[in-house]
Amino acid sequence: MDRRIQKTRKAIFDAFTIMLSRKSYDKITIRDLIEEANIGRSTFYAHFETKDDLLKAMCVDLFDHVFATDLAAEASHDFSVSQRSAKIMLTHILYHLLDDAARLRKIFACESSDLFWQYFRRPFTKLVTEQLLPMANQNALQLPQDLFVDHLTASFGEVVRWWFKTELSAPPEVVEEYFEITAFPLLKA
Amino acid sequence: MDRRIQKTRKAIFDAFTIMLSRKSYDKITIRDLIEEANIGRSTFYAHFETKDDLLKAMCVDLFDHVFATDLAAEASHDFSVSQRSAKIMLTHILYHLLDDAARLRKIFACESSDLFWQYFRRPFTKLVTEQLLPMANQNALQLPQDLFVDHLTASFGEVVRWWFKTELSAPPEVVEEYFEITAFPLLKA
DNA sequence: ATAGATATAGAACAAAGTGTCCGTTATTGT
DNA sequence: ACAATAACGGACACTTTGTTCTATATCTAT
Repeated sequence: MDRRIQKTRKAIFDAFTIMLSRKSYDKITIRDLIEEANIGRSTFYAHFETKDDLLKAMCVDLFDHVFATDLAAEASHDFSVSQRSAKIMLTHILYHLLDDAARLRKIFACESSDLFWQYFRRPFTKLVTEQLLPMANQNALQLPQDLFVDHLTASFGEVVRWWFKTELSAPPEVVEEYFEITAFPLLKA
Repeated sequence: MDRRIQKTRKAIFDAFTIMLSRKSYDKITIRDLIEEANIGRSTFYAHFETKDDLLKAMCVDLFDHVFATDLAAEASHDFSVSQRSAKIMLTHILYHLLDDAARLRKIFACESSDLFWQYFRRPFTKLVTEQLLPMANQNALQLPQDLFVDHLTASFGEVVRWWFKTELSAPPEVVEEYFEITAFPLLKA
C-alpha cells in the first residue's frame, strides 16, 4: 500500500486521539483535525467522508483484531471444557487490549469514551451469545434471554472499564477473576 | 412563574425530544429546535446558553424527581431491614419511571440515549453507595470497592434499559426481581 | 533511473450554523 | 389599566462544512 496513504491515515488517527483527550467528540471540528495532523483539508476528505466515518474506521482499527480469535470454534457441549475455553478466550481478549494499551488508555479515558464502548460491545456480544450463554445455570434461566446477554456483556464491559480507569493496575488473569465473581454466579453449574 | 416561560420551555423540550427520535444529538442544530418548537432564535438563547445546557436541563427535569426519595434516610445496620428497604427503594424508582413512561420511552429509545443514561446513572450511583454497598457479602468483598459499585449500577441500568427496550412489558416488581437475580448473589448474606 | 500514476497542498467557494444585538410587538402579573 | 418583561424577527460578523480546482510532490512498477 502507498506509504503516503499510511502516513496520512496514521496522522489523522493520532490527531483524532489527541483531540479526543482535549474536547468531546461533537466539539471536535475537521479543522481541528487537519491542523493537528498537519495535512490539507482536501486530503482529509480524500480519506474519510465525515467525522463519523473516521470514528468508525478508527474503531475497526482498534477492536477488530481484539475479537479476531478463532477460539469461538472451540465451543463444546461439555460444561467444564467450555468453561475453561471461555476463561481462555476472555483472558486472551484482555491481553489483546493490553498490547494496544497506549492508544486504548487515551480512548477509554476521554470524555466521549461511550462512543468507543459501543463499538467495543457489539462484537463482544456475539462472543457472549456463542460462548457464555450455553453455560447459564438455573438462576439465570429465570431471566429473559436477551436480558441475560445484556447483563453479561455489561458486566465484562464494566470490569474492563474499571481496569483502564485504574491504569491497568491488575494483570489480565486477575481482571478475568473479577469478571467471574460478578458474572459467574449465573454461569457456574 | 410566567406562563410564557413555561410554555416556551415545554415547547423546546418537546421539540428536543422529537428531534432526538429523528437524528442523533450532535446532528441536531439550534435551527432544528426553534423550527420544531416554533419559536424565535433569540428566544431559545434566552432560555438556554447552548445545546448542552438544554440537555442538562432536560435531564434534571426527567430524573431529579425519580431519585428524590427520602428512603435513603431509612438506612439500617440490620441486614434484613436494610435489604427490605433497598427493595422498596428500587421498586419505588421503577414506579417513578413508569409515571413518566411516555417521555422516557422516546428518550431511551433514541440514538443518543447513552447521553441520558449517563445522567441517569450519576444520582443512582449515590444511592447504591449508601444503600446497597453495606450489604456486600464475602464474594463481593474480593472485588475492589469501586468496581463493586460500578457493577451494581451497571446491573440496575441494564435491567431498566431492557425494561424500556421491551416496551415496559413487565411490572416494576418483576423488574426488581430480575435485578436481584443478576446482582443479589453478591449482596445476600 | 525513469515514467506514469496518484496523493497531497492550498486556495477559493457557496451553503449552513452560531451566538449576539436591538427595536418592536404581545402577553403577563399586580 | 399599566408597568414589566417575554417573544419576535431581522441583521450582523464569524466559523464550519464539503466541494472543486490546479500545481506540486511522492510513490510504484518496470
